[in-house]
Amino acid sequence: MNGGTKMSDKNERAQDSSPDTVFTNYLSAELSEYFKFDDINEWLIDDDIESFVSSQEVLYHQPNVASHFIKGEVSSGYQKKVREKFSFKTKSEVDILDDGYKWRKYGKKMVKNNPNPRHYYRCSVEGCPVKKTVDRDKDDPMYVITTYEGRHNHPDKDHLSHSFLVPSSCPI
DNA sequence: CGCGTTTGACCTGCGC
DNA sequence: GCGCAGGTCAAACGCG
Repeated sequence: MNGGTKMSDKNERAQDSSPDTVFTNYLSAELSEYFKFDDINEWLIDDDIESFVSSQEVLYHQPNVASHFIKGEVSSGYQKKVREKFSFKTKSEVDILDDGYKWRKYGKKMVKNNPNPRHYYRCSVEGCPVKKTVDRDKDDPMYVITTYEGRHNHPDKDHLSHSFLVPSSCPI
């Protein structure tokens, strides 16, 4: 797992430099594992991931809700087709967290090595290419892993989107 | 009736 | 080429 080695280096630096020690350390511990569910060798972590992460509001104002914001970028093979993915690991009892956008569920699938199903959503705004998947952490069902793919080409529906779930600097 | 969810079938990419 | 796993489609269904 070459990517894992690369990431652990970064994680150490993240731990050293992050002002938000507790949650960034948690993120560091979970990051490699999380990235396994895509091809880790395809993931390119932002060079400034540690400062990027530490600059985010990783702990939100909702009781029992703590989120970690991960930026990931995957390059899909030789076609140079780059997909952007943004992931949140959120401690929450509910699967569906209101991020201000309206989502339409289009699929559910059991995934390997996880007893919990993965849920597939796409933005219900016509023409918007954004999709997201929602998984429960297989090791800690208290946590929900939400992965966004793409960018919205329209404003959020009611300006709620960045109220608590999504950091204000999140590009989606 | 319109919209969202459910769910089995189908499609696609990838490793062997 | 085959099989597996992940992702998507679309018809049926439920709900307000």
